Amino acid sequence: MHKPETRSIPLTLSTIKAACSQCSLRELCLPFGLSEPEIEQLDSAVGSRRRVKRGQHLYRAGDGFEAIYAVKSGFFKTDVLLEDGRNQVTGFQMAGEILGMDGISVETHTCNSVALEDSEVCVIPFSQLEQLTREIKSLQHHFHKVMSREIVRDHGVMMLLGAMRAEERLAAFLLNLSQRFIARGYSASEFHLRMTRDEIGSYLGLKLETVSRAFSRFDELGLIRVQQKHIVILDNPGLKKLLNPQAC
Amino acid sequence: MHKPETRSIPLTLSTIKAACSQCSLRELCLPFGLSEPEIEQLDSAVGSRRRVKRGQHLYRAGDGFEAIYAVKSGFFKTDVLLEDGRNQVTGFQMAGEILGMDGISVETHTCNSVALEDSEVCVIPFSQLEQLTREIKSLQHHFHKVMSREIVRDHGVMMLLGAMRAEERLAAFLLNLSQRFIARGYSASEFHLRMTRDEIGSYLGLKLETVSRAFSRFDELGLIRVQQKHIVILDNPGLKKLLNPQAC
DNA sequence: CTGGCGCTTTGACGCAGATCAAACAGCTAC
DNA sequence: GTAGCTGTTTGATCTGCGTCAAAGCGCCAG
Repeated sequence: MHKPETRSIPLTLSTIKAACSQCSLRELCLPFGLSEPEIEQLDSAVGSRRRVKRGQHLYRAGDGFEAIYAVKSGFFKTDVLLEDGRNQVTGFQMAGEILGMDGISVETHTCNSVALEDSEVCVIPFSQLEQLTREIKSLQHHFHKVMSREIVRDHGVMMLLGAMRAEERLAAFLLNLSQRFIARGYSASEFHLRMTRDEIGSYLGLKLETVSRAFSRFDELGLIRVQQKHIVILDNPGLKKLLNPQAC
Repeated sequence: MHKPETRSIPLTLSTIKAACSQCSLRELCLPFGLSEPEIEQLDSAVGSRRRVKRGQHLYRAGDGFEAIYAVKSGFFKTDVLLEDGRNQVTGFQMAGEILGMDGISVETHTCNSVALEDSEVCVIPFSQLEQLTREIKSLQHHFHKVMSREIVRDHGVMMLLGAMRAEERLAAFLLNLSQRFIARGYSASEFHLRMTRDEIGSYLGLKLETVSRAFSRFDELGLIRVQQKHIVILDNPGLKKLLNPQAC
């Protein structure tokens, strides 16, 4: 447990109203597939917003679990720690994605969630969400899908870590980011990495030098253009070919 | 899609009755924490049992999703495949554990589930489970915990794959198996591996030879005794020390 | 009993990625 | 501006695990 590092925005009529029904992310986030009246109900469960500054924790391993969070804006990473200090980044979350589901199992968070840029989340108190999913069938089903999607995503990461080589991992990582930017209406081919080489390395089971070398190699091959955190994808099919040599 | 390889046991009064309320696994499985009347209701949702012979699939990637499964007896592995044939074992499941939650997200299974010995599962049609979890609050909450536990477990596997060395991975694997056998009333220190070195290797992101060498090394160190698939754990604290050198 | 097959063990060698090290780029504070 | 810090790049070298190969074990079929 620790004291929150950020203030909650007071629950006013306007902040409630500004929740799901007006949200540009509703096609990506929890309201997906709900009818207007159902979204209004969901709005009432979304208690408040919370701003998290770059570098601050949204929650830490060991914190009591009370709510899940929808990323409203910004960028997060989640990681787990070993006693000896080694850590493993388990994911990067962007707008519309849900954070905190690790906490449901033992009513305590088991990983850390850190903002990689100034961010804002919608706080969804879990007991209220459960109440609502008992009443709204489509919300229930969608929430189950969100949890299941997280499991499927984790399997993909296991595949990366267990069966792919360094450059394949980085190619898969870039293509995945690109896909997620497309879904949010951003450029698929040009973006700014919010995380360091070390964080990418931790996520991909590689050392930061290996990540850096792989970026440089992709640049030499003309697949991408790298300047520090600025990435331009020049040859999307080429990256896919790296991932799966026989097909394509 | 493929045609089922196993017959369902017909739904008779006795098979229904024999479901959750009489089941020796109810303290590990979905009925955990439910009252007797609630368990009776759950019984009615558990449609049937299904036997799966060693080597047969419970489901395959691409199969339509209709139900989740509780392992009644036996042992399973789940794996995901890459187009080029590489595969990644994502988990091993034993009695009382739930299989198939990967299928919820896109209504299609995304991994394969194969019996490693002659096994039996309880088939829990998912729409009926959702219906029931809308009615029974404690079942709803417990089901959410089961899904969340799977996410937490996956994070642990990422930690294994991304941040630990070969012998640490194998030590963690053995300790995890041992823990799960304890919970089922079996010996914690002596057991029979149901999976091959290759399957262990795939799960741990290692080649089968590396797994074999690590087993031999543990044997030499007096930590365990290995004879093919028969394992005796001689020095549990020693294995833990391998995992976390500074502590202990 | 015997042959064959799947799985495991062990050895010799090679390489992808880790480690160590140094220079460099970009940002913030003053 | 410039000092200092954090993060990145690149080179040289090392090593843990992979690869290749061969022998051994245990089980089943005939």
